[in-house]
Amino acid sequence: MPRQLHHPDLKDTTLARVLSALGDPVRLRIIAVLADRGEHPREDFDLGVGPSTVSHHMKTLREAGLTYHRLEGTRCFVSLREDALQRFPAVVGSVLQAVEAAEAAEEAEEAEAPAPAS
Amino acid sequence: MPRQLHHPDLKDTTLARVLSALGDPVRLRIIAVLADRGEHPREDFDLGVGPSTVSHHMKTLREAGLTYHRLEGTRCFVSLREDALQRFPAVVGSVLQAVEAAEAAEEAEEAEAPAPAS
DNA sequence: ATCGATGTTCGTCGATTATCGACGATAAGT
DNA sequence: ACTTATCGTCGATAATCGACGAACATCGAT
Repeated sequence: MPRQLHHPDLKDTTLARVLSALGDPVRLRIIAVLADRGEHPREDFDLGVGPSTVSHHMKTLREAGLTYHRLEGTRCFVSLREDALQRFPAVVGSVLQAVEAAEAAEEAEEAEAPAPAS
Repeated sequence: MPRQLHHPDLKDTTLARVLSALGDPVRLRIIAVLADRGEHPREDFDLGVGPSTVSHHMKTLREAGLTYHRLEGTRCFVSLREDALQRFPAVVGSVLQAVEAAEAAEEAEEAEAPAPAS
């Protein structure tokens, strides 16, 4: 693991890139966890994909300017970049709100229709 | 040209799909024009790509549930789906706001630094 | 110095995406 | 009926993306 990870200058980010980074279910879940629980250890995300794939998604979010990755020993702690939330006012915020609403709706749906294909 | 174009039920849309559809510069421009000027004839978008490519992007937006396409004779009029704005509250709205802000900033930049490679 | 844990990078594979050119379908005007 | 205008669709191609496994780098502990 390199001793530092690259974090782009926010001036180099574009709206299209941010939205593209957010346009994936796995990355939306990462963002949702971060919004809900704040800084989070890298190994504690329960995504259904392999380690290198997680790295790929983490890099995508980081290079879009959305997350900050702090290395501490062999571990990595991820958090939302607060300055990114201000870069495109309300965009990330409204997405987070929509994610939470969607997840709540999903749970309600599962409670109604017991065990959908599981 | 088919006499009707397919518009998905909004219940079949996902947040990831919407964001993915918005995560492209060409499509963002389309959305910005629609937000600014309302229903717009298909042939009046000045995107720098070929006709079939425009079709592709239009289809992407339509299938994401973001736009409504009304056929009238040989022409096609595109507009934002108002119900989509309510599907994920504030998401599309904040994106539109960010697009306008970004375009305004671009113009200001060009005025400051005269003729950037043009 | 060696080992194990953690996480990134690289190479690869299949699927998707963006682009174009060519063709087909529909409608309006002559 | 013929012509033109407007689009959508199909086929092809190059690029990109998501996923995985293998290899590498760093840290902490033995």
